[in-house]
Amino acid sequence: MSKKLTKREDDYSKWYNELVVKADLAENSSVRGCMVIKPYGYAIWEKMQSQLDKMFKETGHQNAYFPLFVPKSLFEAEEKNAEGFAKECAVVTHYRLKNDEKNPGKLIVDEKAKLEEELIVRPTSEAIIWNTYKNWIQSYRDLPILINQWANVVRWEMRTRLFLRTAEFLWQEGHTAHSTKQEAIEEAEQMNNIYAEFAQNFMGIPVIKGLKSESERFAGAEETYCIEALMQDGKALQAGTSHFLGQNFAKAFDVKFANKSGTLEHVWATSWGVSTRLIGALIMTHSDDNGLVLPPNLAPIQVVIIPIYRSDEQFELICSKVNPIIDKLKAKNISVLFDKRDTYKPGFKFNEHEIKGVPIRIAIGPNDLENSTLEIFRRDNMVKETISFDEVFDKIDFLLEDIQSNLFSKAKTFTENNTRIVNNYDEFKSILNNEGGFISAHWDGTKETEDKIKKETKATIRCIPLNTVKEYGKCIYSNKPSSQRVLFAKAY
RNA sequence: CGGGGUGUAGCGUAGCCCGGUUAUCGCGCCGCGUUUGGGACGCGGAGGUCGCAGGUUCGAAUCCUGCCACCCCGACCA
Repeated sequence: MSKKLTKREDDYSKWYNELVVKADLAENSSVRGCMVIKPYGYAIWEKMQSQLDKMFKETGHQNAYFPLFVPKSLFEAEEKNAEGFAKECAVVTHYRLKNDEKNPGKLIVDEKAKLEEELIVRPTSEAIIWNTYKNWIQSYRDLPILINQWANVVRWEMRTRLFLRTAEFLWQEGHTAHSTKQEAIEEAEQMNNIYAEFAQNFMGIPVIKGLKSESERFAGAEETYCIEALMQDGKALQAGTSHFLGQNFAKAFDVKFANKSGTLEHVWATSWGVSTRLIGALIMTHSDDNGLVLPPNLAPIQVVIIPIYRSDEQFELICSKVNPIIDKLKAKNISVLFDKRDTYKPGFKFNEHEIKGVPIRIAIGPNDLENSTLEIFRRDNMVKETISFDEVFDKIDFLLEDIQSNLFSKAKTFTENNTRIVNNYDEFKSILNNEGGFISAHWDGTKETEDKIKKETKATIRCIPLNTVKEYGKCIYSNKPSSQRVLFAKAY
């Protein structure tokens, strides 16, 4: 990995600060790694939500909401799932505080208010949802159930990392129930495809669709589909997952339906989710030395207009020119901010909106008033030009599309240039240490080999890519036969 | 939980080794004036339990002990 790339990793935190800050909790609190999402960051999340929501609904899903608390007995029902999450759970044991008589003004836990059964703060909702589905499903006529929920979850990670691995995070989780295995598998694949489409078309983040190896698979899943993206520092980031859960949860929660011939069968399940981590991916994919770079489709502000003036008369004149533009842009559903704060100078505003990644900036001042022109600037490549007034709408339409596709193709080229085909272990190690990125290599398919490579190099199998040609070869580590190349990388 | 490091104003820091006036500087903040086509400038001002507790000392940000928090590296993980 080059020095420049390593350095960029530190820079991310600088760009994060526009969107999110580390939660400032009480000093002695052992809660770590929670984040406060600032309004600007949340606005991006809302844009993501509305687009994903639309895509979910177009494929027949509905939203619902399930409890934050999962009774321990429900949580432990699906053994693999419980085991996978057991070590990172927040647990509620009491429901009341009382005044501390020895310490006036302080509160202590009232030991009399101990819960009969502990409640787990959901790290994921399979358990509570399948416990509910049990009562909703009797007949094949009740299927499929296609439900999504927008929620927060808590995973008490030993080490957190702003945006990528916070203790609490926002996400959506879809949970579906089907009458056949085939239908469930198709659902899991469909949702992974939706995630890929969303990441690429809306976030401008190129992703590789694939399957997780057994050891990276979701706890309780039969198969985990995923999208993997490559960040600018050469590390991979899991951007979304979709799981085929088989009948594991149906069996654990005894969810059966009567099929057309009256026989009882366990239902088939999927679950799928993406989280606020995607905003981290957005930042680490597009940001440059000047700050955030947001794709127009997700930018809370797509166009910012900055007036430059010396007198009130000039300002009035600019307003009269600019207001019709704003009205027309709004009518076209383009979000525009007329930054008329008189407490900051234009230069300051230029920089501020660059750091925030606003895709298009328009500046208009005395010179422009004389010539019927304005200056238009695109954030992705920092190019500005002066255009005549009547060109502005065509230009904005063009730029919004061009910036969106340019960001994607830039990131795509980067991913391609940093995906290397490797045929021996020495080269594998050298590329990992020097260049980073994805490494496409043969693997014998065993957990042992995967573990050893991970231990020796810190690289993991990010995914077994779908849609690639089968190619026979020899495992770079064990020399045993392999039927397909898989993608390795160091990951977040 | 193991290994390393840090804690001084909202943020970033100097001072600590070698104890000694009123704790340094920059950013930011407030006021006034001049400015406004790339992060303005001048003058004035506000803001500090030096992480916490104890100890040594005439005297502690500085030395000692304990504790706490945070950061980095491992195990864990979307």
